[in-house]
Parts: sequence; structure tokens; C-alpha cells
Amino acid sequence: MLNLVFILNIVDNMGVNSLQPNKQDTLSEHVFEQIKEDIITGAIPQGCKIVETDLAKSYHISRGPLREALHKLESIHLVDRRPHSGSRVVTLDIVMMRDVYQMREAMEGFATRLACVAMSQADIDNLYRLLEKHESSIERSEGQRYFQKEGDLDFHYYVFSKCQNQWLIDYLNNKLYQVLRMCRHRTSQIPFRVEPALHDHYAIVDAINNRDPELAEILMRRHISGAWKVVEKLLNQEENKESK
Amino acid sequence: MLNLVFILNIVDNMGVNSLQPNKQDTLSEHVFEQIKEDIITGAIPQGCKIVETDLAKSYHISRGPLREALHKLESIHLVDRRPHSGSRVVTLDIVMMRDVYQMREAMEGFATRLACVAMSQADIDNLYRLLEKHESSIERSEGQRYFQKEGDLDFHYYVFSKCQNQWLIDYLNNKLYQVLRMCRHRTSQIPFRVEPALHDHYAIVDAINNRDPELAEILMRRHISGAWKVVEKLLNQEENKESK
DNA sequence: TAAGAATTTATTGTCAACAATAATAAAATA
DNA sequence: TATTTTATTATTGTTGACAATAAATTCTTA
Repeated sequence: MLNLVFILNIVDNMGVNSLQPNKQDTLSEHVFEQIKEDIITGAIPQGCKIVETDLAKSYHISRGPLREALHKLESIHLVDRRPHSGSRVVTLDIVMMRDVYQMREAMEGFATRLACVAMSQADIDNLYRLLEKHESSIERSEGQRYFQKEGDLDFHYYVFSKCQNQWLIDYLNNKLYQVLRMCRHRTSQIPFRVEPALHDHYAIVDAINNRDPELAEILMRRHISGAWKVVEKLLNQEENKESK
Repeated sequence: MLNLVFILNIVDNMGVNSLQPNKQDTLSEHVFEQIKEDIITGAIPQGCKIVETDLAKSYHISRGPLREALHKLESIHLVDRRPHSGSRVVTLDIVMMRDVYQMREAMEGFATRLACVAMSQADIDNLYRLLEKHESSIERSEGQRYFQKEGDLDFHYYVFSKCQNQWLIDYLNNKLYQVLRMCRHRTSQIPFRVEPALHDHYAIVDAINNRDPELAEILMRRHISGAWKVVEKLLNQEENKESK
């Protein structure tokens, strides 16, 4: 399954993963990426205390670069750091996830507005083709959630990457979407229906195609706040189950 | 003049400066704050190449903490960093400033919407009092631009600090507003009229007072995009002058 | 025995030396 | 003379040791 996604991303060269810079020139960068993935996938569990010397040993580097990596992880909200006291991996409570989804609603909505003005017709055609591909892959592989979520990310990424505001792109790509992936790992066991999402996506692209920035923004906002309502519900159910 | 602002901020405990964390427990934090101010005020000029050993010497620390400070400065977009090649102070060209103002429009607009729902009546009363104070201080000290700009920041800060989204507050306060202060230092010699801004502010607070989040957001957005149009004009004039 | 103070241990913050890379200058060739 | 190649220098990346602080433990006393 993972392979299929990988190949697809390479083929059409517009997948999320292929477009991340992933510059690992220095040791610190490399280990940053590694720890980031380990946190997002849960290999290093949430709330886990981080001891610099231990972690440095397990990644086979010295404390200097590790420290730089931790600083970077702090700047994208994946670890908390208190002077003299040490670092912990963040715990994604419901409040934090709400904050993230709200941010996403605001920023991606605005990015969609900007992209609607800036996109070429070729870009829009690409978007339609992307959605058609998602549609057919849903028919073919009903229930294979991982792929569908990646497809969802591909769509969102393609849209906001055309907004021509580097700050916006950077923040969405390097900060919000990392935490979002972490959220998804937490809720990945829970099935959800993708057809409504695809329907939303078509509506958004239609608005872009009609060059209606206000509508495009509103639709993207609703799409995201709708997604949050689903996630919130699931989290609340989970919480209730645990407290019993 | 500076003193007056300072006293005012302490007295009512709602100024921008008093609410920034400013934790300088470690050497690295301390020097981070120092360099940050030096960049924002222009003591270290834009586009300036940064040599770690030199800078470490001039701040009387070793390269370790300096490096951490530089990383932090990079994460708030105040320096650019390329592996093995070194760092430079950013140069605020018109594109970057447009990006920042766009971000601000999106995020502060959304923050205003959230704050409109979350604010207590006491908060709103405080806002009205703050505006009245600004109004009278404009009458008293016409033309003293520094104070007026600080007053403007106080207003904006007070609003978005009530949005109850820690990510949003953090981003606006620690990233966007730092670059914004840098912009203002660049354009500080240029006079501008504050009465229209005050009028906008009243309209925004009225919308909040009527508990109309949509309108509050729209008004805040217009207020900020209007401010950008003024700044953009000034920058273009400046550019034309230089190219002659 | 329980609470508080003093001591020890563990962990982070800082430093200065070393290695690796990129920018610069010098030399060689066309 | 212009251009490529080579050597030099300057600057960053990395490391391990040391100092300062916080957490844990032991000891004392009520």
C-alpha cells in the first residue's frame, strides 16, 4: 500500500511528500527529520520525557546537533521545552487540536482565496485531474483509508502551494501539517467516509474555476471546520470510553 | 516620550511590551532577545552577513548559545540561514512585507472573530476605555508618531490576546509582530494620519460589542488591508526615488 | 512515622578545540 | 588576457569536557 502511494507521487510529481524540501545536508537537519517522523508516527510516544544524552546516543550523534534539532522541533510545536528542566513530546489534547484546526481554517481559507486569483488555467485543470484520480481510486480501493487520507493531503497541498505567499506556504507545510499528520495517526484506526470530502473538493475547485475568491475561501473554511467537527466527535467518544 | 509610554503600560497592565514573556533565564534566550531588538531597530542592518565568531565575541558569549539564538531568529524569519554557508539578516523587500500583511489580515481577522465570541463584557469595556485614552492622547500630542503607533499595537494586541487560541496568539505575538515592528522602523520617518485608524478601531469594538463575529472579522481585515495599501504606496515612492 | 533540610545524583547549559565544508586567492594553462 | 585548476583561508558543523542548575535521595528532627 505504501508503495503504491509512493509511486503515484513520483509519477505525477505533485504529492505532498515529494514537494517537501527535506534538506538533510547537515547532521542536525537529518536527525531533526528523523525525530520528527518518530514523534509523528508515535515511535516516540506523546508526553514522553526527552533526555538529551540518551536521545543523542540512540541517534548516534553528539548533544550539539541534537540540541539544534530539539530547538527546531520546539519551533514547530512538536516538543515543549523549559529551561534547565528539559523537553517533553507534546500531548495532543482536544484543546490543542482545536487550535490547530482553527488555524488551518483561517490560513488555508485565505490561501485558497489567494490561489484562486493566482492560479493558471493549467493549474486548475491539474486539480480536476487530481480529483478524478481520487474518485477512481476510491471506487477501486474502498476502505483503504491511508491512501485516501494521503489523497486528501495532496489536494490541500496543491491548492495552498499556489497562493504565492511564502510565509503562508511555509507555515502550513512545515508546522500545521506536521501536527495534523500526528492527529491523523491518533485517529487513524477510526473509519470515516471520504465521498463527502471529495464532493467538497469539487465544489472548491469549481469556485476557483469560476474565479470567485470569496466563495472559494468560504467553501474551504467550511470544509475544514466540518472535518474538525468529525474529529472532535471522535475524540470526545474516545475520552468518554477512557473515563469509564 | 518613551517614559510616558512605559508608565502607561505599567499602570493599566495591558501594553504590548509588558505582556511579552521575555524569559531570559538562559544565556541563549538573553542574547536572542538582544539580537532580535538590534535587528528590529536596525542596529544590525538588513541584509547584513552574520559571522558567528564575530557576533559571539561582540555579545561576549561562545558560539554554542549564539547558534541557538540564530536558530530561533531563523524560526521567526529575522535571519536567513543556509547550511555551511552562513546567515544573513533578512531584507524587507516589498514582497515579504506584502506576505506579512496578508498573513496578518487572515490571522488577526480570524482572531477578532474568535475574540468577539470569547470576550467578557468587562473586556469590551476595557477596549472602549483604551480607545478613549488614545483619542485624548491624540488631541494632546498631535504628531508624536511613536506613541500613536504603540497605541495602535496595544489595541491590536488586546483584541487578539482574547481569542483563546494559544497558537494564534503565539504566532501573531512572536512572529508577525516582530517583523511588523521592523517594517515600522523602516517607515517611521514618514508621517501618517491616525484619526482614520482610530475610527476603524471604534467600528471594530462596536461590532464586538454587538456580538457580531462575521462583521468584526471583516472590519479587522479591511482595517489591516487598508494599512497595507498605505505602506505599499510609501514603499513604492521610496523605491522610485532610489532608482532615479 | 512524617515533614523538612541537606546532600547526592542526574541533566541541562556553556565552553573551547577539532573537523569538514565553502569562499577566496593564487597559479597554471589556453 | 581570460579561464580553469589548485591551494589557501575563513567560516561553519561537530565533538567531548566542564559548570550550573534542577530532580532525587538520604539524613535529621519533631
